[in-house]
Amino acid sequence: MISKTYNPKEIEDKWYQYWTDNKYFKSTPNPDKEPYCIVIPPPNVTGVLHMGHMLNNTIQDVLTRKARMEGKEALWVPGTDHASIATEAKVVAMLKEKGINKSDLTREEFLKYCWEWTEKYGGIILQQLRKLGASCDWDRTRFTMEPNLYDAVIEVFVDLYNKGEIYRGYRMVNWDPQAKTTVSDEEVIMKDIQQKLVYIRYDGDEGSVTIATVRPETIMADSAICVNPADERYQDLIGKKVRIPLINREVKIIADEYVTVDFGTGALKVTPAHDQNDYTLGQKHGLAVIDILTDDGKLNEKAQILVGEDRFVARKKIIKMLEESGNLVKVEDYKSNVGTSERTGAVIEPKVSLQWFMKMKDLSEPALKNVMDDTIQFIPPKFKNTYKYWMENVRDWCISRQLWWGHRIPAFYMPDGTCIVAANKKEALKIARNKYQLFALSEHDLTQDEDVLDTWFSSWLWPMSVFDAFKNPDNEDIKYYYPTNDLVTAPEILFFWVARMIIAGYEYRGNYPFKNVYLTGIVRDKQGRKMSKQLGNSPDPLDLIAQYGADSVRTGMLFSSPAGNDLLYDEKLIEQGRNFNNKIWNAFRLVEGWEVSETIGQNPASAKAVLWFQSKFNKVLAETLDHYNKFRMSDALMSTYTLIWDDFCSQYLEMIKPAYVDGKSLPIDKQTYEATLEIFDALMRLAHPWMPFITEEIWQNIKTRKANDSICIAPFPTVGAIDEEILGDFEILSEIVSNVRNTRNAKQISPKEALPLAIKATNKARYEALAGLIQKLANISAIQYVDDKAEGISFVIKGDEFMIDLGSNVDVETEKANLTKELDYTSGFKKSTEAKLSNERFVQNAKPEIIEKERQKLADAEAKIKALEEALAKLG
RNA sequence: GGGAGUUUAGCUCAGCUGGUUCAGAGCAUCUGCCUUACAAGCAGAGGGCCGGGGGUUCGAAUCCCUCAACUCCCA
Repeated sequence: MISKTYNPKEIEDKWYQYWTDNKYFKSTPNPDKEPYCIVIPPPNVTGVLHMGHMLNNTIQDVLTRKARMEGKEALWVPGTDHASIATEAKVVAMLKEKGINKSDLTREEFLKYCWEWTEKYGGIILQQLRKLGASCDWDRTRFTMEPNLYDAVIEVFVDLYNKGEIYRGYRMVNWDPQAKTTVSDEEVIMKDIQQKLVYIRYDGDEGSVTIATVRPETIMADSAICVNPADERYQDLIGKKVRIPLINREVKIIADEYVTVDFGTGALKVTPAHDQNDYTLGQKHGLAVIDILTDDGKLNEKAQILVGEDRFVARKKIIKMLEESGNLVKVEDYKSNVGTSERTGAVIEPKVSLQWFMKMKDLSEPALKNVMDDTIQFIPPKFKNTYKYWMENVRDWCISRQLWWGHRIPAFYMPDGTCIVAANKKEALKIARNKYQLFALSEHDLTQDEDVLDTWFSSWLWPMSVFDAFKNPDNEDIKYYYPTNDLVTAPEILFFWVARMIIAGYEYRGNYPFKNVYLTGIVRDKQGRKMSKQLGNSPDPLDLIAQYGADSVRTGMLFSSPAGNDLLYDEKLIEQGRNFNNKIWNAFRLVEGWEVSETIGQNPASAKAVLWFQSKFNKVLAETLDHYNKFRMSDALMSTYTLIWDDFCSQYLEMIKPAYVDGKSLPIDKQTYEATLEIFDALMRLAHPWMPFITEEIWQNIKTRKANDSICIAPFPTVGAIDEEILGDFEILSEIVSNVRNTRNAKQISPKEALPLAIKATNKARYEALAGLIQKLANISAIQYVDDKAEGISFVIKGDEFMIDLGSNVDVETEKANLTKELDYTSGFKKSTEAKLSNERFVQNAKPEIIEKERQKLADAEAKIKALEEALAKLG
């Protein structure tokens, strides 16, 4: 006999190996089948599996496995992302530990280290996904820096440049002084920070003005003071000059409606080099841009004072200096939002610099339209709102990064600085010669741009580039699998990634990259905190899998994961998953252990039970499919969970379980046994997408399978006939059984003690058909049909009365009280129904089926009241 | 400051276009059981003025208004 508790460790590796050996996850275009495709959101090459990945990838696997079983040509493409800034930061840190500075290395040397790092750690996360049971086609594993994908990025850059969609220009960007690179708007995290609002007086020959700023260290970069033209306080000063304290440079006082009259003093220092809004204001008024900061956030010689000091040190020091010079008016506490780098945490420095940009306005139009009209469906749809807002207010995308690890910008500069964009130096040289007639020019005269492209500039092509759609636009793969079906990802990267993939999809394939976008929530701990390494509140997924098994973790994660809503992780959920596995395991042990008799005939009760369960199965299956179609993953899982646990284990198996005589199970008839195995088979196929390992193990044990067969490729169940009558009968059966059990419980009678049941029914035949099952499930010694009264405790179902004779065990007063209570409730209910039906406006306005329903309720209530009154009368 | 979302049992959540035998599920709690597949189990039970207030309606958890709290996005 197999072990009493399910031990996932023993089987998981075995089956995964079996699946991959047999290439069940491999997919190639097959015109006879409908394609189903998901591309994985490529995890960082340096990353390790965390709980968010577990959730996300389990959902993708469930969808893929189900599609595969449904006979679709299912493909889940795996891969990793080079993660420019994150990886480079890690490699820099690793080198630093070895005592090597990045600045001491050539670009080529540094990249060699990056590739080494990638080879060493790049595969880890994909290996971890295998532990989870992920059914990816591993032969198709892609990496955003591999040659074909690299070339695709370069090709797209050149193409968009030639179309005029990419340009180079001075713009204010978010500068990360620690990583010494720009970061995109989306990579800036705003934080509320307690600051000091410093009031500084600027003196002039014709008056003085006081401004308020949180950045006093930038006064040396001021180009003007600005006031609102309507502000009466400053009318006289407009056009006059004042001197910047400490350095005594003169700046003009200008007027612009941009300035808020009631903020601070109503006078604003304008520092175009170090503030986005000031930059815009400066452009409007033709002000000088004076950059006083170095790339790593220190004051440079243009500041004249505090040169070489860090910006924050300088801030403190200058307040003291202003105090000494007498220009400090006052200092107030002030809370404001400060941008910080998502990668390094450093406070972002707005900085004017020469960068590459992509125009977003025109390109994003189809991407907006097709989401808003549900051509691409967001699940849940509430994310359409944020998407719309972002797309309508989209700004040009700064795509250059001052890093080495990534796709190097294919721009080449001639000695005079002229820029040529081409796929490579050779092409660039050709252009130089043709366009500029510089035939003497050689490759040596061209220098390539030092910067690389934003990581998202490669991942936005992912659904196409994994199929080599750029190198070979008409290949079979891209024609067959694109557009893909579902994308499963986190809302956090809706703009970073999803929106841009949609843009790229329309630009390069004229079609959406995926039909549905399922947005998962964030995995949080019980206190609602986001799981993170820093907090140490995230369990290691591999430990969990080792402890509970992959199927338990998968189901545990999905028990409570509404789309787009955060998931509050609790290990209890994983435990519940494990218990479910164990339940299935033991159900199989029970069935497997039965002795089968070829000779005994099928018990009518068992025959009925089989019919019932088949209907029940189909009904629940239909509901489950509906949940799947609506991407209600938790609900779909819960339907399967209760079908297996409650309906199959608690009900069905108890119904057909052979009797026990003398501590030994009697044999089961062959017919029921075979039917049960069929049911078990179907249940395993239904559950397989959720729990691939245990279902494979059991499925393989249900009967001898063909060589190289697997549940992975077995057909997913389809909805068959549903007999509502038998479902209704079994509802009543279960009510009777639980009433008897309740009575037992209340009277402290052992479930082992068989009791007699008397039924006073209008439709005797209905109960006769169920008699065997009633006796078995409720442990009834004998059923007697009566026309009138019978002794014992009674309960009423649908106007029929049931009586259990407990002999002297009955406390008449308690019984009376119970029956009276129920009678009161039913009478009250009847009254409200009558009131409704006698309300003319109700009868006039309500839909006919609603009224019919009310009539039925009334009739049921009346029958019940009658039966209850009779029961009470009997008690005297 | 602008926008979106959430608020239903102790917890996490379902409740579609209004119909009340719909206030539901899972978990947790409580009671009784080592019943011979499973104590990772079995059989039961309790628990909620559906955030507050107002309105529309014959009828509202479900629609409208308003207030409050929380969350997220953007500035």
